[in-house]
Amino acid sequence: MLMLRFASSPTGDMYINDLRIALLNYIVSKQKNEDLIVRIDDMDKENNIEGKDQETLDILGLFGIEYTQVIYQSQNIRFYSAIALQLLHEKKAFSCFCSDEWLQKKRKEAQEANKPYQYDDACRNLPPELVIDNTAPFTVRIVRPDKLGFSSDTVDSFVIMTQDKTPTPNFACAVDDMLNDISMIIRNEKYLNNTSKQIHVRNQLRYDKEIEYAHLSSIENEVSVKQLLEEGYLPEAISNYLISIGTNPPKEIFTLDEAIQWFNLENISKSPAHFNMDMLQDINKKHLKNLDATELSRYVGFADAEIGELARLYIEEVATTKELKEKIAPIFAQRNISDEFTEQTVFMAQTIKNAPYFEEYDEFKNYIMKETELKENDFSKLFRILLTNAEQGPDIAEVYKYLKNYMKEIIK
RNA sequence: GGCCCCGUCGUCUAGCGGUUAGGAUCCAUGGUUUUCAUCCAUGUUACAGGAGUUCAAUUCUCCUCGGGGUCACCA
Repeated sequence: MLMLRFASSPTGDMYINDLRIALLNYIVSKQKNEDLIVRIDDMDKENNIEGKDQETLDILGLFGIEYTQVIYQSQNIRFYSAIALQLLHEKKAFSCFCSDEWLQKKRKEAQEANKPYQYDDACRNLPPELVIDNTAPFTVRIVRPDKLGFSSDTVDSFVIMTQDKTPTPNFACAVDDMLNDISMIIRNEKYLNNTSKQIHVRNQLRYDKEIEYAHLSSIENEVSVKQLLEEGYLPEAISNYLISIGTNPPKEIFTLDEAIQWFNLENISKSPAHFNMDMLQDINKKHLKNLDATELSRYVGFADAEIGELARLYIEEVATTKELKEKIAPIFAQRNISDEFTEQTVFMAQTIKNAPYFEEYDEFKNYIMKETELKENDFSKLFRILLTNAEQGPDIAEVYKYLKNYMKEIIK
């Protein structure tokens, strides 16, 4: 069974670049009708953060990204060791005793000479007796490609097993992609240079199945997914925005399922994009409008379709669920009316309390205006303050429609 | 510095030899609205620069400039 994979290291929050990669992998997996697996690159024990793996999986779930299994690299160590050993046996890898200081010096020299650094193969042909007698810590390096072979310019004899005998990320990744029968890899452009190294590893293992690669340029000024979620952006809006970047969608607002219908990885722009909050806000607002009333009400802390309809009126003024919540909350909160209006509002509140129930706003308005002897403009202004606890807002007649049943409880 | 990717409004993009260079978003103005907002209308803003090929270049080629990535026992 061929499949696609999304790799994530549990060393920090998930950023929108990662999410975009996950989304596109998911879309392509659906289009190709292949499975998507999630791989947790947790070999770097120093930097792993407890719980980040689960956080990543939760986010994928929240965004509707389905996967068939989760693989932890830390549970595959025996494969990496066995394969490294095999390469050693076949003389396709060698032990390297070069000290860290010495390598760093070499690297620095290369940098100062404005040359790309490559390992000089100092340990490649050590006599066996020197190897066996050497008690110094060593790494395992794979033998570089032949001079005539492909990418011999860019691929040196790089480390595949570190001194503490854990695989390097490049090596582990190459092995995993082979073992999992990965057909296509969609990843960030920053891994582009690793590709030839990973292919080299597989070549040395006589794995000649070709894996298709697609590298995406990064989004600049990126933010964490968690942060966007906390600010009140809808998952469907975030994915809508991320899928739009670098492409020309047939319509502005769409769902993940719709994107699967038309998305074409080949049309995606290769130039780096800038994260644009304005655009996300606009998309979020439009998705907010598509929510049904009960869902909407949940986002503002209720579970009531009528409150949902009320909230819908306020979407015009906000971009996120957080802002929406901030608009709705005062309506049900303690009134705090400025002195300038106190006297009039107290009287109006009194009048409303004693008024009969009116289905229609106009009838209600006429009744109260008559009782209080207020002009229309003054009435509207005062009633708005009284009912919504704000001086500005949506059409008060519309607000009345959804609040008339709660009105006498709200206005105390 | 070597290598790789890229260059159209501020941003995301359409364009694939002849266009008044289009759309979206943002911004500005006007209209609707008892208010803010919405909505509608209108408007400002772009082919990085220079050579070449061609009757004709945003489009093809080269150079320059600019942006991004990479050059670890990191991910």
